[in-house]
Amino acid sequence: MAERQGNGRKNDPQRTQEDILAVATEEFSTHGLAGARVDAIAERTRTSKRMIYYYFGSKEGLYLAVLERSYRRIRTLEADLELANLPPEKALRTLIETTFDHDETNPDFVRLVSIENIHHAAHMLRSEAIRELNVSVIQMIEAIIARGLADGTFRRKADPIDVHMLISAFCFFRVSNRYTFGTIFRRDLSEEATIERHRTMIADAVISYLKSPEGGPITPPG
Amino acid sequence: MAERQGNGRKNDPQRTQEDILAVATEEFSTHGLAGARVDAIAERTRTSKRMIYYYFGSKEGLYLAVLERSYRRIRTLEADLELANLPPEKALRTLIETTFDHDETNPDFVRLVSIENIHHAAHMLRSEAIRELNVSVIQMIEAIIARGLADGTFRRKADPIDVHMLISAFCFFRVSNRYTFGTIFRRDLSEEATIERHRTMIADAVISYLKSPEGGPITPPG
DNA sequence: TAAAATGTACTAACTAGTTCGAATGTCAAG
DNA sequence: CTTGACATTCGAACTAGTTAGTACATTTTA
Repeated sequence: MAERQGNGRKNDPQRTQEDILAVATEEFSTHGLAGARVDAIAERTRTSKRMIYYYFGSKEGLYLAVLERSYRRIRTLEADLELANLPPEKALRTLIETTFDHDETNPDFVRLVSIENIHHAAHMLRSEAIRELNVSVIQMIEAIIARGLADGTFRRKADPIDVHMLISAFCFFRVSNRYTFGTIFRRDLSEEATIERHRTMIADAVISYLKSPEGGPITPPG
Repeated sequence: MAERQGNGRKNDPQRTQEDILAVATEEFSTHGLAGARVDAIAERTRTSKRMIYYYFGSKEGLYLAVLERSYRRIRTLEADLELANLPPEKALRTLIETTFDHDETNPDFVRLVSIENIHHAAHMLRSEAIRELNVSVIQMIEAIIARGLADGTFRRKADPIDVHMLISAFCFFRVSNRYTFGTIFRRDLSEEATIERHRTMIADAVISYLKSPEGGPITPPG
């Protein structure tokens, strides 16, 4: 009586892996590496724990795959910007808003990076792919600053990595520290009005920093 | 011959608790809440696991005690500043540098806050003590901005909480994301020269932001 | 038929938290 | 100074529940 015990199963390894990765991303970003439960991931998957180990070998292997997948996704976004044709200030503003929007709409990514930092970036070190990333952002910023200095828009010769850090820090912090900051100051950082204000703010801050003269904006007393 | 089996034990509950908290702070900040091992904490303590449960009841109880202790420590630092007598720009610079130095010298605190965010600030919510904190910082910033607007040093009516966020984000990020950022850009953020440059940078950025006119530093085309 | 993919049930190890049975220190009252 | 009540400390074995990882059988694909 071998009726349809096989409930119409179709082998689809790619889809199975993608399914696992999607669920694992959420589990890891919610509970951290140690806090995540392989069984919990398996349960919310169309497939089984057996498959997790079949494809990813171990919990850490799965975690690394999740991390790489998250980084790979940003790469796509940032590469598509056409900044060379825009005037420096406008180009920088566009780049900053892209970073801002990315972090805002990818809290899972932000949380994974936080978790990875708790583990001293130990897994990231093992992954070639991840390290190659982000180099392009620096080159973009470098080019914008150079153009801005040339045409007089900017007056400060800032280090592009430092500028990237100034931008990243704010965009990242808004998301990574949403809960503690929100709790302490009783402010909901995901309100639309707040998001808009902050997006403008970080761009204004970076741009006015680059516009202000070298040696700091201090007006030395006569 | 009952030689000195009692190895000169002294009852010192305060010291015992402090010992446990110090070790636990390191363990939690290194491994996260789920990753921390109570047995590991006990081992590195002068005392035993038995004592941990005697004083703190549970792993979570210990974690919360660690969190509160960390927050209590900052309170002391920030309160001691005498900013009211300084001119606005100088006052703000001093406040920013204090925040910067605090985060730089208290990586454990930064990591605990990161961990707490991963857990949606669930423990912080339960602690009255923690929430009361940081209110004073906002009042300080508010006063500085008001003075700066009055005497013409600043031109932008910025929200003090937003400004605090701009400052905190950079100072915090430098420490919280030290490992991933350092790995990606092959830059050691704990180098003395880098620290100095960044300390100046964030102060310059915030100050030039407040000095630049409302509506952003954009020069609208003719 | 072989290889890849999947499902089920299991295990070996770990870990938070407990229990027991003391010994030793503290401190106040007598 | 003694005594007794109580708080603190020690140490180690124990447990109940959890969890990463596996053995083995089965189905699908090609």
